[in-house]
Amino acid sequence: MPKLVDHEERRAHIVDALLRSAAADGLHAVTMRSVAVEAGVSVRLVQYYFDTKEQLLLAAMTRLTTRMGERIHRRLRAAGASPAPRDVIEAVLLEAVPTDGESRAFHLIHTEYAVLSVTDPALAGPAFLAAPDEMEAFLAARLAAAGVTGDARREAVLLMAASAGLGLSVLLGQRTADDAADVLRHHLDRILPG
Amino acid sequence: MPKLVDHEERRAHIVDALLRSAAADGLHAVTMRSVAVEAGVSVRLVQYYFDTKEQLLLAAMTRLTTRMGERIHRRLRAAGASPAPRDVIEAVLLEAVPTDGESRAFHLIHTEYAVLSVTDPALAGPAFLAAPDEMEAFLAARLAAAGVTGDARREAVLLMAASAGLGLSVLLGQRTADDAADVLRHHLDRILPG
DNA sequence: ATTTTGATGGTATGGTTGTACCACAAAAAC
DNA sequence: GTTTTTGTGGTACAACCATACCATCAAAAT
Repeated sequence: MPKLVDHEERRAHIVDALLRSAAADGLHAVTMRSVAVEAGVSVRLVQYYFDTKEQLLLAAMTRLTTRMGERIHRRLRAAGASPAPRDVIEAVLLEAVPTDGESRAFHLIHTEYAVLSVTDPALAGPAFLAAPDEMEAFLAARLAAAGVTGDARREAVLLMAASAGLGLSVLLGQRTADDAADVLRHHLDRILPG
Repeated sequence: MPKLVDHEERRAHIVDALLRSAAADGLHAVTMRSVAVEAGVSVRLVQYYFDTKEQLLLAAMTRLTTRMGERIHRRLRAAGASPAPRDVIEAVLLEAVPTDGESRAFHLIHTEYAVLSVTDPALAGPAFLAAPDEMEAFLAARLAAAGVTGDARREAVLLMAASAGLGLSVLLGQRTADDAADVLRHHLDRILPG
């Protein structure tokens, strides 16, 4: 064989090119050619590493949720070794509000994937529901630990929905990220003791 | 001239066909041909009444927001002649949670338009922000009238975001419409007196 | 009665897209 | 040293899309 190339690295490089391209022009505008150009490789190579466009999109979706998860974990680590429950809750929720460009891009693409999954059977399935479900349970546990009154699960559902909705409104330019964070923090002040 | 046809009626007919087509396969899958087939007319006619696809999409977006507004007004009328503020608030918020098929379709297409507007300059602009802004102000006024404590505007923002987020999660199949409505009502119980 | 003109159908065209196919070089395996 | 195998490029192809163009027919205007 020739260059003995690291397949996973190549795939990651191409998938990241897709995410960049989708961030700029929207996921719907992504084409094999645009990805190839953005990655600086030939179209043939994209085909080589991801036989079909559907597989490429699938891989990009997986990588997107992975990287969004990484951002949350980084935020949690930044909160210190044994952070207060309230800080953990805030960190998780505020990650849904896009501030920097990367976050904006991720949430835009993620939302595009989400609506696509409603009509496209190839994208459908529990792939999209697993992460939010897990986060919801995690959040409910932290809320209970923080001494929330009433049904912690229900509070978690409300908070997740609110942060998602606020994030989308920021994405659409209806509101600033600061305003959204303010609304979120104010609600936390209300439901959490202390 | 021949059939002396009502232009507005024809346009509405075609636009509704687009909405039906988009509800089934997604807005991204809408094409001049699919719209023509769904409307039962020739492609040439679609061209005739909406010169370009962009104009067709624009008209469909306008009609969509109109029809979504009509649904809210219908719900408000159903609440009686002089409904209690709480009922008005509930009516407005619950309309964001898709229950019947039409509501599902409308919210799906609306969300697709919204994410499109982020990257597509042709769809962009305040066309998308006007309605929510107006509804936010309306909601804030009703909340104040219902005797909410604290900043009514901030409560309105939170509620709108929560209902949008809940609606999306219902659309994605993460939660039932009943569960979403339950979460919403519970929060209203908390912030409203009585 | 003839000439516009509004409404409609059909079809051609230029561009794009995803994918299949062909070629080839270079390193590994034998 | 020959033969696989792996990575890569280029290109061809069939499908599809939006749109432009050509034709027609009937009613209205003259």
